[in-house]
Amino acid sequence: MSQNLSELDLSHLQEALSRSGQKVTPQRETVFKVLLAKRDHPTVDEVFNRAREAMPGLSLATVYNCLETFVGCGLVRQVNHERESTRYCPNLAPHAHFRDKETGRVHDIDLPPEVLGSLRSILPPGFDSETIEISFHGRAQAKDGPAS
Amino acid sequence: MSQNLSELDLSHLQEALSRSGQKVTPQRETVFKVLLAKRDHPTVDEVFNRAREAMPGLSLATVYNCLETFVGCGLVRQVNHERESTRYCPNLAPHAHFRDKETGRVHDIDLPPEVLGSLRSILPPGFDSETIEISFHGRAQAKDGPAS
DNA sequence: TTCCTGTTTAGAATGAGTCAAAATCTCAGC
DNA sequence: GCTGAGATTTTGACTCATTCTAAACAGGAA
Ligand SMILES: [Mn+2]
Ligand SMILES: [Mn+2]
Ligand SMILES: [Zn+2]
Ligand SMILES: [Zn+2]
Repeated sequence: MSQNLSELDLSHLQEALSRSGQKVTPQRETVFKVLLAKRDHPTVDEVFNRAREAMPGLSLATVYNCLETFVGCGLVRQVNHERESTRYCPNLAPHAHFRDKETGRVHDIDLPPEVLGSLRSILPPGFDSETIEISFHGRAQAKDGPAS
Repeated sequence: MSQNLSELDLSHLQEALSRSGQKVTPQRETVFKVLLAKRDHPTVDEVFNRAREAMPGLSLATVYNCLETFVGCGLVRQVNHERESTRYCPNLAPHAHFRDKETGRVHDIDLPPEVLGSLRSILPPGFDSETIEISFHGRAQAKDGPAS
């Protein structure tokens, strides 16, 4: 859990930030690393607590700032379910979310292009959609991943 | 806008409430009427302000209570977009929501059964979904409905 | 009437998220 | 190596939708 960011991930971060005129900072690296390390859609507080292990002086406001920056430059997506705390997801592939009503856990569900297409097709003329969010709510069989 | 609830709508309210052991009250009637009168997905505050015209003494807490009751007995759905205030929708047919990024308005998008089916089909075995929420975000051509 | 229960009400409390201002960092130019 | 400008971080105060609490209120049964 205390591995460094891989060269690849670091340059991904680097590139996305500089594309919008922003810099890589130790705080941003730490927060980004936390998101990649455990892709369980953590809340801000969860990110904060994990990141503080590697960087004890880190402030909550900075976590908010970093995450907002990442969302702004397309590195990360926000995930909301009803009015619960916002969660963060570094999976950039088109996918839906499934929230387990028992555990509260959020799972990624791959979204094939043809399903995406059939969804877009229900929009009447005149509606021009930039983003689509799909979220399922129900029960998921445990199948837990302790590793990672 | 100050019409009474139709016999049909009233009995709908009546029946849904009594099904879960609750009563029709003047406040509930008023709030329900507001939801049916203008199906523009109002926030709690909007419902509150509209309902107060017919019933000046009504309190905000009661509007929260009524709406929660309606959601609980399946008369109304909550609609959330990101972390904005919750909106309320009395359309019980399966439908998605489109939020106009310019006006903030929320439009209902009919959801044909085959699209719903294709969505369900992306769930891996073990995932048992009870509800699906779909929301689009983008621009919609004005086409405003002043009537109603 | 009196009692019981569900409902409504006002106001306090909660808590995720935001904001403002001071402190700190980075780095280009000297 | 300094210095200043601009970006970033930090702290703590603030916002505001929603929830909670406890006190009125209503209406039917006994
Ligand atoms: Mn699960
Ligand atoms: Mn519109
Ligand atoms: Zn995800
Ligand atoms: Zn709707």
